[in-house]
This record gives sequence, C-alpha cells and structure tokens, in this order.
Amino acid sequence: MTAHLENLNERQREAVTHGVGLADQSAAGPLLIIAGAGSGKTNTLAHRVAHLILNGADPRRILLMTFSRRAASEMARRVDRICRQVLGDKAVADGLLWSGTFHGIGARLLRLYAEQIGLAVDFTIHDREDSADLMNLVRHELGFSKTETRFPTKGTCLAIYSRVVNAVSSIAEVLKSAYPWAINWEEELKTLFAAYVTAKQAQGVLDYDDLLLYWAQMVSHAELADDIGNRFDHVMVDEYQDTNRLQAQILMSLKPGGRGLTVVGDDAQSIYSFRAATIRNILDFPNEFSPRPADVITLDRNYRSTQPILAAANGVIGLARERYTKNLWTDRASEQKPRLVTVKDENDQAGFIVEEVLANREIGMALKQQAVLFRTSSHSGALEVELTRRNIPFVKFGGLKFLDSAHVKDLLAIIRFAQNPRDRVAGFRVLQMLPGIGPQRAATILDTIAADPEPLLSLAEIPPPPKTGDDWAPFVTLLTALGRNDHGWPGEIEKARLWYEPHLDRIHEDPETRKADLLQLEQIASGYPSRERFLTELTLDPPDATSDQAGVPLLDEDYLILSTIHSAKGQEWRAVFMLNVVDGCMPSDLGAGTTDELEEERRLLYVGMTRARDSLSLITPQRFYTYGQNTRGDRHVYASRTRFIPAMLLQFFEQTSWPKVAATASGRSASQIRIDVAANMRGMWK
DNA sequence: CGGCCGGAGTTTTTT
DNA sequence: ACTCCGGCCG
Repeated sequence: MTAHLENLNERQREAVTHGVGLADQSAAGPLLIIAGAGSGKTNTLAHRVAHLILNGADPRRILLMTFSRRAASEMARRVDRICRQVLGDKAVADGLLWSGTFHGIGARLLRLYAEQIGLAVDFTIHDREDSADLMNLVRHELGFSKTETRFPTKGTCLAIYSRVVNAVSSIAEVLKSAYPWAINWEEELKTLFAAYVTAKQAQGVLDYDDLLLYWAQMVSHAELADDIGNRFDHVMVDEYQDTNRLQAQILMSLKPGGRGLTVVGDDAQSIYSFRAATIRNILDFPNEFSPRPADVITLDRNYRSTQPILAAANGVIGLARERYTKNLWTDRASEQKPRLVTVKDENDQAGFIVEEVLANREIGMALKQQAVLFRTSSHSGALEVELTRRNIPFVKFGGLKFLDSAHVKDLLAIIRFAQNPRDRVAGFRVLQMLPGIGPQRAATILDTIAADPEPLLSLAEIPPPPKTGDDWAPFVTLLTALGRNDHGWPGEIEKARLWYEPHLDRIHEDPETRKADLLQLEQIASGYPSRERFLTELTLDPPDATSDQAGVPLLDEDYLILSTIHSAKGQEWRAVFMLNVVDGCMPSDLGAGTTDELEEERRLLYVGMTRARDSLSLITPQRFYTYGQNTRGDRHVYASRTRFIPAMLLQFFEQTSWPKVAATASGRSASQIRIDVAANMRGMWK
C-alpha cells in the first residue's frame, strides 16, 4: 500500500502524505508546498492525489486546479498510472471529474448554479477579442469615440476593466499605478464599464473575468459557499504564484478554515503579473489561517538540470531584489557549462540553432527533446523562415492562435449566434459578412429580431436589404435551420461552412489555405459532444500551437518546439536555446519601466533557463532588428548582453561565438575561389 | 455601404 | 514601422 511512495525523496513524501489518514480529519490543515523548478512538483502533486484516493478519498470530490488544461490532463494521466500500479487494473482516476483551470471550473459551476444566481443557463463566453468588440460598441454608443482629446482604445479600456476586476481594486488605483496617462478619464471609464456590464447581462454573455467574478460573488454568500465548498473534500491549486487576488478570494471562501486545501507554487517563477497575478498570494498563504497557520514544505532538490546549468540559474535569480526560496541543488554532475553564444545578427542566430539542432539529432536527441524559447512571439520570425527553408518541422506555442484568424472567427460567430441569438458581437459579425450590410443595417436587424422570443426564426420576416440581393435567402434558410436545430451537432457546422465558403472567397485573400483551416475547425468540432461544450471549451482552452504545415502534426512525427517563455512554463527539454538574450528583448524594452516589472523579467529569464536538462545555450545577437519607436530611421540596433547576466556571473558560462572564426583556416577566402560555372552548366546535360 | 486617407498611439506575455 | 480608428467621399 505504500510502494508508490518509495521513489519519492523524504520531502516529497512528507508533502504527499501530509494530513492523510489522520484519525481526526479536522486536524488535516492547509498545506503550502514551495516547489522549486524541476523539483518534481507535478509528480509530487500527482502522488498526493493518488495517495488520497488510495486512502479512501472519493476522486469525484477532489477539486484540482491547474494552469492549463494540458497540465490538468497530464496530472490525471499520472494519477491514474500510480493508482493502477497499486490497485492493478482498476481505473480510478476516471472519477477525477473536477480538474481544470480556474476559468474552466468557474464556467462549470456557474452553469450548475445559474438558476440560483439569476444567470441564463445558456450563457456564452466571450474571448478577449469579442470582449473588446463589445467594449467598443458601448464606447461608441456613449460617444466616447468623439472626445476632444483621445479616449483610451477598446483594448486599453478592457485591460483597465480586467485589472480592476482581477486585482479586486478600484479604477482610481489601477489608473494611478498602471495607466497614469488616462487618469483624467476616471468618471467616463466608470460610466463605460457600467454600460459594458449591462450590455453583457442583456445579451447573456460572460467574459473571462466574469467567470471568476460571478464565482466569487456566488461564494461570498455563506450558504452557497457552504454548498459548493462541501462538494469537495480536497482542493488543490497548482502554480499558486500566478493566481490573482480574485482567485485567492474564491479559494478562501470555498475553504474558509483551509481544511483539505493544498496549494503549490514557486515565487521565483511568478511571471504573470500582467494578468494581475500577485506573489502576495503565495507569500501570505500560511497566515491566512488561524489560530494555526498552514504547514509549509519546501522542495529544493532539482532532478532536472545538470549542476552547471543550475549554478548559472541560481546566479541569475540570486541577484533578484527580493526572494524567498532557497537555492536549488542537484547531484547531476556535468562538465558542460551553459553557453553564452555571440552571433552577428538574427540570421546567424537562426543558422546557429539549425546547425546545433541537427547535430544534436545526429547524436540521438529527437527534435521533440529540443526547444527554442523567446520572450516575444515575433522574435522567432527569422528562425521560422530558416527552419522552413531547411525542411525542419516545428510547432510553435504562444503568440497568434489558430482561433485569432478572421475566417475562423467568422465561422465560429455563426455557431455562437445560433447558440445565443442575443449575443450582439456574434450577430454583428455574422450579418456583416453579407454584401450590402454594414454596421448600421446590422444593428437595425439585430434590434428588430431581438424583440422576438425566437430571434433566428423571425429573420424570415425581415425584408431583404436592397443591396444584399440573392445572398439573403440562403442566409435566412441557414439561420432558421440552426434556430430550429434541424441539422444537429456536429452536422450544423458543416452546413455553416458550406454557406460561408462563397463569402470567404469574396471577403478574404488566399481563400484556399483558409478553407483548409475551416475543415480543420470542423474536424475539431466533431470531437465535442455538443455545440455548447464545443464553444465553451474552445474559448477557455484554445488549441495553442501553430505549425509550419497546415494541420496538426501527427503524434508520431518528430518536430522542434518553438515557444514563448510563458507557454514553456512547467515543461522541460534536453536541449534549450534562448533567443535574443540581450537588453531590449530580455528585459523587454517596454516592460522595463518599474522595478517590479524588471524583477519579473529577471524571473522570466530564470524560468527559461531552468527548462533545460542537459544543454543550455543563450544566444546574444550583436545586432537586431527593432521596430521604430524613438529610433526613427535606424532599423537595426546594436545590442548588448542582458543586464541580468552581469560580469560577475560570466564565470558560470562558456562564452563562444558563431560561426567559428576558423573559417579562414583553410588558407583562402571566398574571393580567391575560382570555379567554372559554365562548364558545370554544360555538364548538367551530358 | 465600402473604400481610401490621414492621424494617432503603440508595447509583450494569456485564461 | 505598423496597425487601428474614424472621417470623408463616391
């Protein structure tokens, strides 16, 4: 019964067994696990869940909140494996029903309790862009688009709103700390946000922030909090350093005494403050409870990286202004220090990586075991071109998503409008796909049908807009069918696609590649049991990779990983390359304003470095391309090594440059080479 | 309604 | 340098 504990170290075992099997369960207080990078955090958490189940806990009553759904399914897989090892073939972890992200769990609970909190059960969820569109609509209606001096853009308005909500703060505070240039708009913003909230409610839509906000409101009511809290015997939260105040509030309402509550995280890896995450959550956690504070267990043995890599990473984080966790240690010895590679420019940077990646593969390291990390999605541009040219398959995580492309959003808007005809953003988008219909006419039509209890069916009674012509009838036929549920799921997405394709030809460039995307979307859709599930899960958990080829690479195919550092969180590779480790990229020029921002950039470098198992290369191009701002005209900038690796840390690195200067060793330069091209040409045909 | 032009603001990471 | 937004005109 304890065989599964044998592979753990003492600290991990302590974390896994904490509070389990006590005669008096009420003594099982809250637990904070500070888990350094590569310390077996996921493994420990998985063992804890498995251990609880093996000791009689009901998996259906365990709430497990991770940062992404990828992390959640990985966790479930491991829990299942551990349980099977002990119990034989009995599948146990299937019962792990409540695992997902904060937002995903929030959406589920809200549907469950919708009636009790006065929410439409069939609410749809707006992603960032939809929310911005709605904000813009409201901004227009209130006349803020025509102010004397410029009013903040829709994106900025939404960002301010979002921060106020997630940080449980006030408009005044947020403006003062993060948007000082907009400080005079406080009153208008208040009006705008009020109207934005009203609009969302009238249309039965929630945005990302609402999933947390409504949840928090729901559990601020004592009886509902009890009811929801009592559904779960154990609540576990991973990556706690990247949660915000609102999330902490939810957690504390759910388990006020902290019983059965476990949170895991590492303050040195907090990199989401732009999303209002606060490090205070994890630091203050122990003292949230009285009279007895939470127990704290620290995992500081690193199983991932070699000693030289860890020494360098420790050096970097050692210069942080504040830190709370201890240095990591390992017994994985190696002679190879991480490399600091100087190259001329971004092209050489790409050339270096291609050469190294291929060399690694020669010695048996699959492409998948290697990753290229960067601060900003656009930094990998030159590399992507080079990889494509050299026929090296890759998959990129982070940055622009499949779902962000206009044609995919178009098709989704049709489905969303069918699901929720009150959703004005979706309706607006759908109607404007037709020729002869712009914002004005779309608004009128939406107003007219909104008065009808069956808006989609009432479309048939609208007189065809004069310039829409023959396109009107098929449109009405489609939406009426969708409104009556004629085609069922997933059949209706095909009908929608067939209707849309001719319009796509008219609206967008290169329709062929776009059509391939739509087929792929249809493929994805068929994997979901219902329209509602499809829409909800796609919004909360979009497919996060893009690749150089159309379509998702087959699972057995080998490909190189390209990822933003943010998307690399929690992962590891044998070889890691980091692009543009120069001031201006790391730290990002624009994120280097305040000390706090700067400190977060430092942690970002640390997170990137600690992803590496065996080999780590930080690349510093001497010259890199930059987009305008103050450097007008001069498009290239001479860069210097990141300030996070000052001279005193150079001892931890091997400094090299590429290409090797040995190029002239053969004794002749390119200018001395003579070849007879003409003879070669003739030779081609002999 | 849709296309074109001029001006202004711009970040970068994601649920 | 680039994109987005809003205004103007056909």
